[in-house]
Amino acid sequence: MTALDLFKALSDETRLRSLLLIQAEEELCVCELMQALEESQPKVSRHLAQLRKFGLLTDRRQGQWVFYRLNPALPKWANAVIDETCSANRALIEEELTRLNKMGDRPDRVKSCC
Amino acid sequence: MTALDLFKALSDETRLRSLLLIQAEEELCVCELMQALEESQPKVSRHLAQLRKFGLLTDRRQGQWVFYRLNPALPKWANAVIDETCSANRALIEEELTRLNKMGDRPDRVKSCC
DNA sequence: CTTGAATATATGGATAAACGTATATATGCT
DNA sequence: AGCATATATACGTTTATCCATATATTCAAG
Repeated sequence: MTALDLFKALSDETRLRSLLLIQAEEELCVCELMQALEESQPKVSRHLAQLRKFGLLTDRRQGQWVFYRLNPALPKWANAVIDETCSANRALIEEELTRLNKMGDRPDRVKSCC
Repeated sequence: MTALDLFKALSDETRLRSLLLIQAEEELCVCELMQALEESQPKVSRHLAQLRKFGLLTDRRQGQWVFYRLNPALPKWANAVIDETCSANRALIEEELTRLNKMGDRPDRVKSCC
C-alpha cells in the first residue's frame, strides 16, 4: 500500500463515498452501497474491486451477499488519513446515510466465524 | 478544497513528490524541483499549476524565480493528511532531497515583505 | 532595448480511466 | 433441476489525464 495507491484509490467520487460509508458503517454489501449511492450494480462492484485491489478493503461472502470492510492490515498512517478525511467530511455522505437508514430489507450480518 | 480535490491532487506521482518536497523544505522554486525530481521544466510547472488550482499551494514571485509553498489557508484536516503522509513516507523523497542538497547555485530566499 | 534565464501555457497525440450494456458466476429456494 | 437474487467480469466507447514539443511571458542585466 503505497501513498500513491492510497490517493489514486480515493481520487474517484464513487470510491471515496464508498470508503467513507464503509468507514461509517463498519461493513456494507454491494446492494446497500447501490442504494446509498444511487448507482448501478456494475459501477459499484467495479469500484469496490478496485478498492480491494489497492488493499483498502477486504471482502467476505455471506450467502448471496458480499460484505466489504476496511482492511484491518492497513498501515496506521493510512488509517489516520482515512479517519481525518472521514471525520472532517461527514457532509459528503449525509444523504447516502439517510438513504441507507430508510432502506428496508437490509441483509442480516452474521458473525463470520465459530 | 474538497476531499476529492485533495486526493486528485495527490494521485499523480510528480505532484505527490513535489508536495512532499515542499512540505519538507518549506518553500521551493521550479528549477529546484526540476533538479530534485529530474523532470522537465514544463512538466514540473504544469503539475505545480495544478496543485495551485486545487488550492494546495500558493506561489510568490521573487525576481526571476517563483517559489511555491503550502497554502497557509488549508483546512486543518488537509494539513493533517499531508503531515501523516509526509512523515510516514519520507523514503519517497530521499533521493530527491539528496539531489537538492547537492545542487549548487540555489536561489537565495528573501523575506517577502516589510 | 536586446539578450538570457526562469517560468508558464498552448497544441496535438498517446494512454489510461470510467462508463453502460450485456453476460457470467455464485448462492439460496422450491 | 430450475428460477430468482446478488455480485462479478468482459467488451466497446467515451472521456479525462499526461506528456513532449514548441512558443509565450516575465524579469534582470547589460
